[in-house]
Amino acid sequence: MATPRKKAAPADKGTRQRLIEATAKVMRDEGYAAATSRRIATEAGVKQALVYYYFPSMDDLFVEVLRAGAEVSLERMREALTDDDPLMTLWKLNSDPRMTTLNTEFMALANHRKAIRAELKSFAERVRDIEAAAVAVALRARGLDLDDHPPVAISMLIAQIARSLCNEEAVGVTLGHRELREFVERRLKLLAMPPADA
Amino acid sequence: MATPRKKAAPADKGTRQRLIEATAKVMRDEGYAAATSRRIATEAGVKQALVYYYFPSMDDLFVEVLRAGAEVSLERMREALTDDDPLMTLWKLNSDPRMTTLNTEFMALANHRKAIRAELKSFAERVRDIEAAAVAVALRARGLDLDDHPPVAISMLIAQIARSLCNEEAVGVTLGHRELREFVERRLKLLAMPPADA
DNA sequence: GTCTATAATGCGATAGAC
DNA sequence: GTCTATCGCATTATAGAC
Repeated sequence: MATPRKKAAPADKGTRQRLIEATAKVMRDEGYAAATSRRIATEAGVKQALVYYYFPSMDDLFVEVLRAGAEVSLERMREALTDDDPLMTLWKLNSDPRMTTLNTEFMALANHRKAIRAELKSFAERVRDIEAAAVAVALRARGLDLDDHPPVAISMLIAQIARSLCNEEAVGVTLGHRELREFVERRLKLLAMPPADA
Repeated sequence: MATPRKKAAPADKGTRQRLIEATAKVMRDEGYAAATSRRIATEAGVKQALVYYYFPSMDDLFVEVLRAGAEVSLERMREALTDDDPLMTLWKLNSDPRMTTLNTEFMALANHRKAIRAELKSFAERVRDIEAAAVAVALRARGLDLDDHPPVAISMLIAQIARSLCNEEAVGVTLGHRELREFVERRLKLLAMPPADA
């Protein structure tokens, strides 16, 4: 009685949405090269030709997958970074391994496909703006000189290190991870305290 | 008169070596999905079936490409990190964009292929050991407490940030790069100076 | 909106001649 | 060591029925 939809096929979601999610799943599990129209259609429980009813080409589908993931990430960032310890939140958010593998696939794709490169760039820059703004607030609150500590640099430092650790973990590399995590977290805790120097 | 080889086909290199280089080129230019036996054979100036004379399967070929690149990188590291400013050298070496795209391809591949994951892990850990050792020497020379500054953490910090910047640049993202580069380089210069705190 | 069927191409891998 | 030829299957994309 809650959803005024038509008749709810496999999970009440529209076919288009299911195709996007199926693509993300296949890319995550087997890589972008395995994300073929047939493989995706099977995953979504429809026939191959239907993919081309919803998306003009496979590349268009990939872009939609990226866009959908980006919106979710951006929303998660926006609400999390307004809390009382934005630096630690930034670190934790970027340490979330859920989007790691998919991100790597899109980085690889972006190196070779113009449409995906453009979409990824736009996404990355929107994220960076949000993160840098939150870091600026945090640094100012601690009385730090923003010329010595450019917020965008600090936010990149935190976010990129967190992501690097996730990327490595995803392929089984963990040497030095404990040391680096502890080092960063020690620094972040120092920064969260009253004033001082840093 | 210098090379006691047979007769020098397209560039005097052995066919096997040419296949490895052709594979690297195709992966760099068009991504791992484009690195098919036919595409590679054409690039190397031989016929498709010959690829299977030298390599049992495409995956074996990919592993050899990774291995070859790894040896070159390792050698470059070993000789560079013995100089007088290892921290800055580490930063500069990892800022070299030459291997960036290929690295991204192998990261993506490693997420889905066991043989490549194992090879990449072994390579990453050998690099890390070399880099951490060099950083340990540098930090000790500056009189820093290695418990507060674990060499492996510092070396990862420097190397991973440099690589992140390259990865982003490769897809056209440059927002905040200048600020972060300057921030890191300022820090590295401070560390290269006499004693002090940090 | 979803299907069947198909065109045109490309793939990994093998067999076997030279 | 390099080739030609081929098997069996997957691919993107389109045409057209329902």
